[in-house]
Amino acid sequence: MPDKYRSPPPTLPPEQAQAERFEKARSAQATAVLEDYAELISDLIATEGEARPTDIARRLGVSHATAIKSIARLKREGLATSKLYRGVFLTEAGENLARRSRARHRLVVDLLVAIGAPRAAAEADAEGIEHHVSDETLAAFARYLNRK
Amino acid sequence: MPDKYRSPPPTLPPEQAQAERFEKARSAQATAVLEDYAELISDLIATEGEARPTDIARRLGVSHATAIKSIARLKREGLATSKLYRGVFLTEAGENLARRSRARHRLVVDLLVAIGAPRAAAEADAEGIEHHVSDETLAAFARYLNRK
DNA sequence: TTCGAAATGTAGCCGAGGCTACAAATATCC
DNA sequence: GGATATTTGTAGCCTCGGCTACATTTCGAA
Ligand SMILES: [Mn+2]
Ligand SMILES: [Mn+2]
Ligand SMILES: [Mn+2]
Ligand SMILES: [Mn+2]
Repeated sequence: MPDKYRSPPPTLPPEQAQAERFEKARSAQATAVLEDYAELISDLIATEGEARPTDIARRLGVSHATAIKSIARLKREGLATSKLYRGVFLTEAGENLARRSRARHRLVVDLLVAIGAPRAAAEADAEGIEHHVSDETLAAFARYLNRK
Repeated sequence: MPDKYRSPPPTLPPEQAQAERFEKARSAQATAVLEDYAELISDLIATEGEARPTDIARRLGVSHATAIKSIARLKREGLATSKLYRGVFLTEAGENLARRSRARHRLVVDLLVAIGAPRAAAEADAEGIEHHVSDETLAAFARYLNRK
């Protein structure tokens, strides 16, 4: 089969490739809140025995009304449940998200520190960066930290 | 002056420190769109001679109506100007933002690649990560790349 | 020069995630 | 047990950044 009949290489026009990168960043942003809540709820249950909306709100630095609305979204998406005045619980899917998010969060902090960022900056920046690190990049982080 | 009369160390309660990290991430997110637009408009003017709303929209993967609305925000915040049917231009402040954003974007991609992330993943992830890298962390990135 | 295509702008809708203010339920303390 | 404080929930508002649909302006080609 001569070259002229082969399908073209899957190299997207650079314009479209750029649009896809922006798309991906937007979609990562859309799940950032869910990841932060799942991670935090899991932490609160582990350390305090329960995750109450008021504590979640204080830790996040938002009003309790905002926290309750976001918790409603977690429930809507099947990540959490809650009984009236009984705190918030994670479903199996929520636990999984929390676990993955916590692991990624830690790896990001560790990598930033290993590169030479001040601890405080690393911890602050990781809170936003974590939501945009793909599995491939995360794997590279892990390899790098092991090598060191 | 005995220790007991010194003001306490500026070590915030960990709860409040966490809230501040989340707050910082939220505020970084609020400027992400401005940074992406500024960088893109600057690139378009450099490579195409002009930055038209339609081209901006296609590059970002959004509708032209969305692009126009975001451009309105850039104008509102003193970062851009535009004449009807004459494309978009950056103010001095806009140029500065574009320059800083582009430099940060490149450094982030370079660092991810240096760590061992696949090029495509590095470029995709950088589009989101860049908005959360503080000056201190950025400086650490630069030092690391120079050392190598 | 005219007319159709392309670009630009406007209007109106949506959901997410902020907020304040108020209402109701529960917990706590005397 | 009853008053008070805390927690939780609801209602209603805002901005941002998505979208579609439609109107208008400019451009380009016949
Ligand atoms: Mn996190
Ligand atoms: Mn986070
Ligand atoms: Mn960028
Ligand atoms: Mn970006």
